[in-house]
Amino acid sequence: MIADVAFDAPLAPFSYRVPADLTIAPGQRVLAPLRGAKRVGMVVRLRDGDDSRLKAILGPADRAPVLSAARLELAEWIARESLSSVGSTCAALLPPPGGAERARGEDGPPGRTGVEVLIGAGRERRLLERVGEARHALVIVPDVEAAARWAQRLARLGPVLRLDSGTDDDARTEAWTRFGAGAAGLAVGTRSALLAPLPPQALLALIDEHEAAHKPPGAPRLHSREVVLERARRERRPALLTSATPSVETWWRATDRGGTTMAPPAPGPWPAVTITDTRGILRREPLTPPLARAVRETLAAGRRVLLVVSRLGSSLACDECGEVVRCPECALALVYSRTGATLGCRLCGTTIPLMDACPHCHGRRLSPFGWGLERVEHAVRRRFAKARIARWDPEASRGARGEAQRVAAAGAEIVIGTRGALRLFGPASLGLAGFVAPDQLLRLPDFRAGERMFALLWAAAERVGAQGALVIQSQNPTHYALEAVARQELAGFYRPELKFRAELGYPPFRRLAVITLSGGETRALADEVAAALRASPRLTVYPPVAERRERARRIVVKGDAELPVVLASALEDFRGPRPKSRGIMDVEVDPVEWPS
DNA sequence: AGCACGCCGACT
DNA sequence: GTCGGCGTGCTC
Repeated sequence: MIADVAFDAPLAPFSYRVPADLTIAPGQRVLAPLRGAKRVGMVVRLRDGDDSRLKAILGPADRAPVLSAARLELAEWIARESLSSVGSTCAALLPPPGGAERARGEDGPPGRTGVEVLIGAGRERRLLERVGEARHALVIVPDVEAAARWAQRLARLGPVLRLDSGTDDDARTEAWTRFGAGAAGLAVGTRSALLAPLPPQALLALIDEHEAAHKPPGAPRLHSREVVLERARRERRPALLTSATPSVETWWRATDRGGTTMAPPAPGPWPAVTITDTRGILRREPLTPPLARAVRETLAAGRRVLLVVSRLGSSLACDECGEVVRCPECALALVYSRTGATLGCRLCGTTIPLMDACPHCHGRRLSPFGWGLERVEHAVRRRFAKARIARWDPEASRGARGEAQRVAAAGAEIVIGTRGALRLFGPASLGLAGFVAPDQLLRLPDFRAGERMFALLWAAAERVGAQGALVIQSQNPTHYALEAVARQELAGFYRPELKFRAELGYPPFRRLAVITLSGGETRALADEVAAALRASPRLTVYPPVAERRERARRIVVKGDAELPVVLASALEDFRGPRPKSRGIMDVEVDPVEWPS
């Protein structure tokens, strides 16, 4: 008997002899010799054949298969869809080896199926009701913090197991096994719980489906949403997605296509939203008079203020008309290179010389000017000298310094922070959320820039609630994302956004992939890869663009719904065993953050 | 000559 | 992904 075993490596499975006294099954992890070492691998297939020249499997790594046949197939689908190996997919999505009892009664009888998107006020309460009715559910959350929060909320409905890495390895492995054995009806976890065994009647839930955290770096490089939807489809289970601001892809599926339903949003409490026009006036003062007044009034009322500062883009905007200088073909913000005095498109690679007048209004005040945290903090301290002011920048300071920041922020009247600072404030605890220059987000060279800005503003409005105010300073005061937030009207964002995506061929209408070549003869390799891709009539291939000062090259590809399969066949000669001296190739399908 | 480092390629 | 092999090049 031969077993094909997949290891945590970008390799196809290897074949081993199964000793006569060893009983193993596909979906079970085993220990096998690899380059002299004892390594854990996943048995993907058992077959007959001449095994006399193969090395023998050393023994089981789990007492029983961790994956049923159906879930092993799902893992293989994930690997195909993300162009990664089954081995690294399994390694990323399974608990540490050592446990696994035989799961009972999973992958059960066909049930009612369908995807439902829950939006609007009370969406999480409605989800909990549905979970309570089903009494069996796996709830997938974007991060460990959310896992802890949801474990508490779900505990009111029944015993909950945590399948995320917020608990230690042994506990996680045990929880996985116990959930499969039916010890509890409810489980919560991050994407590492996506392949957990499920009772037949369990529903699948995905919290905050629009979050980029559902697709963190590293294998299997697939958004949890896609795995949840595929699993629900295969196992004929209901899937529930929650989101304040669904991804444009999900909105489209729910409104323009069958199979996904979405009830109209229940409008909840909403703050007074003020949009102030900053064109031409924000050169040395980060707060416009309306925002400064709102800060003063909020402090006088004894309530707290959050000033949100957005990441600086490296693009130019016109200080007179507010327009961002964009690629005429791709509509991405062009990236400004000071050294070359050029503007470049991160998608099609076009480079144009820096112009001296705005292409829209011919104004002469094009600049990369923006507000960063430090500059805003400095100006606000000067202006509100008596207020207790704290800066919140979780990305810049983790660990002990982060804790000190958290304490300072908790006691502050004015918190100046990045978007993550919203989490510091409980519901209705915020009197004012002021956005200094949210359209700096529009200057990011990413077709999702508008979606990001919209999600951020909407989340802030929900957090502030009816008892507070939202002031948005903008150079694009009539942008549809801002108007949609001001009117609390989701469709006001998605309608024009979908039109834009359709016109320029962005998701959900086309799929994108980014192929990065690094090391070795990068330039020649990139040209070869691009040529191979161009041979496929189903792909739109953009010219290779230099990255990291010529140390890497990037090729962007657009394709249809079958992009992973088409890419895999076009890149056949470059994947698998190949001299590494030629450079290494990395493929990212459906990127959520544009590589910068 | 002796060794440190980095790159390459194989791994069943 | 990970490790050992071995080449280049630096130092004693």
